Amino acid sequence: MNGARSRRAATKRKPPRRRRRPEEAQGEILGAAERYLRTHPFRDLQVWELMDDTGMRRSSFYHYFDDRHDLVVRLIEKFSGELSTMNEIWFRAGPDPIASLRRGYEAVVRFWAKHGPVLRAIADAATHDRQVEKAHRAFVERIIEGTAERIRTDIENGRIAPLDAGETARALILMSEGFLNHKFGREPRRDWRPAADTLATIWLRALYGVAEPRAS
Amino acid sequence: MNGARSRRAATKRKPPRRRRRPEEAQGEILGAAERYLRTHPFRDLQVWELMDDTGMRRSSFYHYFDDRHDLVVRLIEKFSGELSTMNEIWFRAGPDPIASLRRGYEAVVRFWAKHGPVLRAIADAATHDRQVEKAHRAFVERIIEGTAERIRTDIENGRIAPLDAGETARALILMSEGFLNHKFGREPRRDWRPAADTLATIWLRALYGVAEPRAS
DNA sequence: AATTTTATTGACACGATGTCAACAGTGATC
DNA sequence: GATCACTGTTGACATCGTGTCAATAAAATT
Repeated sequence: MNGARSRRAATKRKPPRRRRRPEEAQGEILGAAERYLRTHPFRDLQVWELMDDTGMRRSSFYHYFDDRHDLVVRLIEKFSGELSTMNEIWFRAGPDPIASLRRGYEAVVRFWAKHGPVLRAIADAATHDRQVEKAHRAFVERIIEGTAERIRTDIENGRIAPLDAGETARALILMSEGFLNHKFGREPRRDWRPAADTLATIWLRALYGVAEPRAS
Repeated sequence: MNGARSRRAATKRKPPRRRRRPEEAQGEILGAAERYLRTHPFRDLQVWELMDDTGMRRSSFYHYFDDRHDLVVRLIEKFSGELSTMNEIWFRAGPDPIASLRRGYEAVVRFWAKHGPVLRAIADAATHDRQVEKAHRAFVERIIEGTAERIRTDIENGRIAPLDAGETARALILMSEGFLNHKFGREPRRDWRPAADTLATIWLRALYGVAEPRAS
């Protein structure tokens, strides 16, 4: 009845395997998560299965993370940096925005071809938990805003026929995320060129009116 | 110990309120689900809360549905019909595909403005369960295929500059779904015109090269 | 009226989660 | 090098939501 009293006095206990440094253990868990998510959808991720892969027991997980959603938030932090960099290739394009859009996009698509399942897991996890949704949205929102800024600039330049930059950027970014998650979200490493080509074509036609059907 | 023996002999029991006809009860549950999902995300949907709204007890739910995912599959069946119809406005466009694309799109966006939260819940639920994912994908796939067919036709007509019809259709459809879920997925009934305009503009420019920035 | 059917229910077993107090490596201090 | 403080690690536990089931009773059927 009394929930505050001592739970247990003495029990049999298996000896702990080894004692890690905090960053090391946390890294191992994150690595196991990434490994797991490359071959399984997020919905199947369970704490015990994750920890089995680290040699630690399930309860140790909660020493490093609040719950499995918290873990995904850390993954977002890890990946968002790299992706933002690629988008800035296009954001900061100088004389030839069309060429830099193509170049930036190839980098993004290659990144997805490599880490697709994890990126998809992040998007999926966003529908499972409020905190993840918030982190994921913040990340996407940043990219949308950068894109919108670029579009505004090119509208002023006369390179893009007038349209609602913010909304258009949102639609295009959501398209890319959804499409890439579909293409590379289950198995990593398919041929990335067709996907890059399809997306680049739509972006270019929608924004710059370029109607070159094929890249190379 | 013996799991197969009779669970219980005699217990106190509250009298059942009333005995519904099967379709009626099922409809009530579906209605309660729809009502719930208009104001709460799918992840918060719990069986007891749903059934509280129907006057029946929680366990009755399982007389009509396998689980809460099965319920979403039924919702998909209900909504997919209506949406397919709207898309056929464009699929079967005759002389002026551009005008019918606009017209079809307005209908779709209005539909989303009305039922957005439920449609978003369906998309969210797809990441929670294999069966829902399958049903949702089948539904999306049908629309993609119709769109691709239309694009192929117009490429042959010379109205659309050559591109990969299937992949382009997929990207555009995923864009629309993601964008509409973002715009109308939490609260229903915002002004639908800007969204329709943004999407139509991208579709038209990407496919037909039309660069008219505003509709009306 | 008697009987069959089946909608409805409370209790239960199960599985996953997050917490907690006890334990035991590890490095620091004397 | 013994003692100590710190904290990484663990098994047990309470909790919560789920899906199942036998019992019940309201209709439907005979």
